Amino acid sequence: MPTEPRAIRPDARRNRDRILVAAAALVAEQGTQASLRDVARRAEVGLGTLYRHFPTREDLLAALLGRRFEELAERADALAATAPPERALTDWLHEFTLGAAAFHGLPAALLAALHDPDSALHASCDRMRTAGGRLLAAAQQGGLIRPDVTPVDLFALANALSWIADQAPTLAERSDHLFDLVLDGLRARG
Amino acid sequence: MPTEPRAIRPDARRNRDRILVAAAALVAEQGTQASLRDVARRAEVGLGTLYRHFPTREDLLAALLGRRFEELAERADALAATAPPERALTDWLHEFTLGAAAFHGLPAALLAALHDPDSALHASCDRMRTAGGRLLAAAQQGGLIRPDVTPVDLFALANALSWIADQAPTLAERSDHLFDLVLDGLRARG
DNA sequence: ACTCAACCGGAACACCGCTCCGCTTGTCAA
DNA sequence: TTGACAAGCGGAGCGGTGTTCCGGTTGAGT
Repeated sequence: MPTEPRAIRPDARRNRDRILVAAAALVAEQGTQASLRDVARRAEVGLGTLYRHFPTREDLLAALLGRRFEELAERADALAATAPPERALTDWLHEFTLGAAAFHGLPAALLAALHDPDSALHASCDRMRTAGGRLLAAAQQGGLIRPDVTPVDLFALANALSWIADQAPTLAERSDHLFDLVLDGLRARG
Repeated sequence: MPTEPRAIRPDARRNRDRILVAAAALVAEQGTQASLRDVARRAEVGLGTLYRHFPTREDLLAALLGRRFEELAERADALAATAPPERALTDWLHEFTLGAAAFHGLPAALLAALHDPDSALHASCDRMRTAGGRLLAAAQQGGLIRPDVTPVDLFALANALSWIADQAPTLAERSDHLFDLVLDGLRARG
């Protein structure tokens, strides 16, 4: 029988945490393209250590974002239970676009991960797509949203709105307005 | 009196042309982030030569795209003269989104350049914004498009649509559909 | 033929992602 | 307690990048 894997060594766990703290700070400052060497330096950890804990950049990002996405998925269910369908959809979408703009460069990483099953972010993207898809289906059921909008359309547009906002501060100011414009396009004609 | 600058030396002109040919090919293959070393190599030119002719990557891109944007601006005027306002706007916007997706990574460069007067692409972006702005104003005059849409909104959304399309082939297939959705959001309610 | 500005090529520097391997350290059995 | 060994560690090293800089070359005007 396969031997039970030993518990994680405390020093390893400590290093992992240090890396996450350093990465959170650096990615918040410089975006998803922050230098991994800098992350290791700030964490006071060897480069090899960083790569062992997080073999790819996506792995690191996924660890950084895991909790946040978890909450967003739960939030979708909560909204579905408490708000009318259209309101639930728009509110959740708004929160998602804010979350996707958390780090500079994140929207691009998310949209790319949706179509790359090997990406560490793929699972999170999938969860967001289906969570949004449920809200979308409910709103379409009520005839409020065009029936030819797919969950992937929704995910792409939401990320695109986040992308616009993180291209320039000037555009970020217009962000809510653009959100309204795009959402209007999704509504069924009255 | 200031001496007339001498004519460009033919060897310099030849190198410039070689660089542009090589860059066009490489950027078409690999996107706006293609290695400048590779461009120089393919052009059989020293790296210093490339940087002298095109001090920044944007300079090179601008040289590559200059003609194309020129034509797009003229096309806007032509459409304004021959097609009804809404049709002119949507057709031109569609052509622009195709043009902005000419190279991988181009939408990001364009949207960034709009707010960076120092970028070599800034002039082209500005021209596109005003060209689109004229068509937009005409359509708004006719009550066809929401009055609270600005030329910058238009530019941002068009680039965002191009951005979606160049993130993944799967999304590119959906591109026309997304274009319709977003454009619907710009229309005034009937 | 001479001069000199214009032009050229590529070495050099600092940084990057990523791999690999010799050394250290925690853990557990004897 | 001690020894052995898996797990973990750090960083040198490789091949790539953008960018600067400068000694040599070349074309054009006198």
